[in-house]
Amino acid sequence: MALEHAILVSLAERSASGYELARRFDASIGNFWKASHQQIYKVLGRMEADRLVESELIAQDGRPDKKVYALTADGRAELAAFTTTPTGPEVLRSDLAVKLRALPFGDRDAVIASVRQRHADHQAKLADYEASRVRFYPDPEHVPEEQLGAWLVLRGGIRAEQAGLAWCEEILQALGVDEADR
Amino acid sequence: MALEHAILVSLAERSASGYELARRFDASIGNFWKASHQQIYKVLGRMEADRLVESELIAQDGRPDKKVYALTADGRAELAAFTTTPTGPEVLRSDLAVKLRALPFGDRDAVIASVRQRHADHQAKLADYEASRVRFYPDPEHVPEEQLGAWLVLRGGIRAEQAGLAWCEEILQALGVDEADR
DNA sequence: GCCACATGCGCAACTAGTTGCGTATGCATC
DNA sequence: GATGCATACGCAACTAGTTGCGCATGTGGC
Repeated sequence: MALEHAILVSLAERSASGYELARRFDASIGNFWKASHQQIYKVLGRMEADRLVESELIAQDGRPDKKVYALTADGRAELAAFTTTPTGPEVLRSDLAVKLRALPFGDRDAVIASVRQRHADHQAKLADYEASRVRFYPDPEHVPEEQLGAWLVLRGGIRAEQAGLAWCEEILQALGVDEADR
Repeated sequence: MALEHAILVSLAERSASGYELARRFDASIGNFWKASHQQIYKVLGRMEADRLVESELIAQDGRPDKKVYALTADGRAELAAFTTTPTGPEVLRSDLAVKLRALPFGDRDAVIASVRQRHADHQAKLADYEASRVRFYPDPEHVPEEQLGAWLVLRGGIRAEQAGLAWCEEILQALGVDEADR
């Protein structure tokens, strides 16, 4: 299960509570792996039973207690082992593509609306990524070794969003949507 | 469930048996929605119970009988309705990104091997798409209206593969893999 | 005083998808 | 004659992920 490994990576970078992990999955880690908080708590519980992580209960004042999870030696070993496993081909699931293919059998204007929405999503995400790039990597020519992986992931995100954006524009053009309306 | 809609689209284009659908999901439809034959049979069963599709048993000689599924009026209505539903943001799941992010905690050479594999996957897929493009759309400037959706999906696939390929090349370069070894 | 929101945890019930297996026929290859 | 592959269907058991709900506290706004 790869959610497990995404959590291991996140905790390797910094120990955190389930709640904090859930927020990271809404933000940085979530850029390449989505997970709901329920799923995260469930998996954390199993991972603790498997001794990949261990938790410490931290009392806070003015806030509920929290359980901070940290990697164990087994967890670090599992993460290292994961990097050596072969990576299968990417699993694609594009509901927008299903809708496009359904064009001859459906509502053209509604599909256009979906494409416009996706176009806006890509723009927002791209702006988000660009902000991260400026903030965390002021000198892209000399990214420190320990940040290289994260930097490359960000670059991949930017490339994917740019490709998605260009695709949306091609679709709108092909469907005869006026440039001014885009 | 979107697999249901992917099947509806496929059957709208042409009636087919479960086995034939499974092969389409290994090829054209599978370019944007993966499904195993077990999953397809399961969903087809439910769709028939829901009267979205109906089946006819066809005897063949030299081969097992087959059950050919066709859309019902309800199925066509459901497909049309699907195109009018709002499309949520894309759900990303990149295990390669997880591995990249795990670089400081794992095996660099093994990660490079995964990137190389992905690079080859993208090249193969791209070659595949280019072949489809040449074969089915000899005149890209004038794609017939009824093929427009399928054409745009193919264009999206090509764009995604190109972006993935460029990303792999950037990664290999950043990780100091010799150009000659790529 | 009430409502919304953030922090923090989680269960229960469900749907979706994977993995492994089983059944049967016919054709081609070694 | 055995082995493997293509055609054709599916069940059973499992894992992964979603949806909906519940509980508790404190802060800030109207």
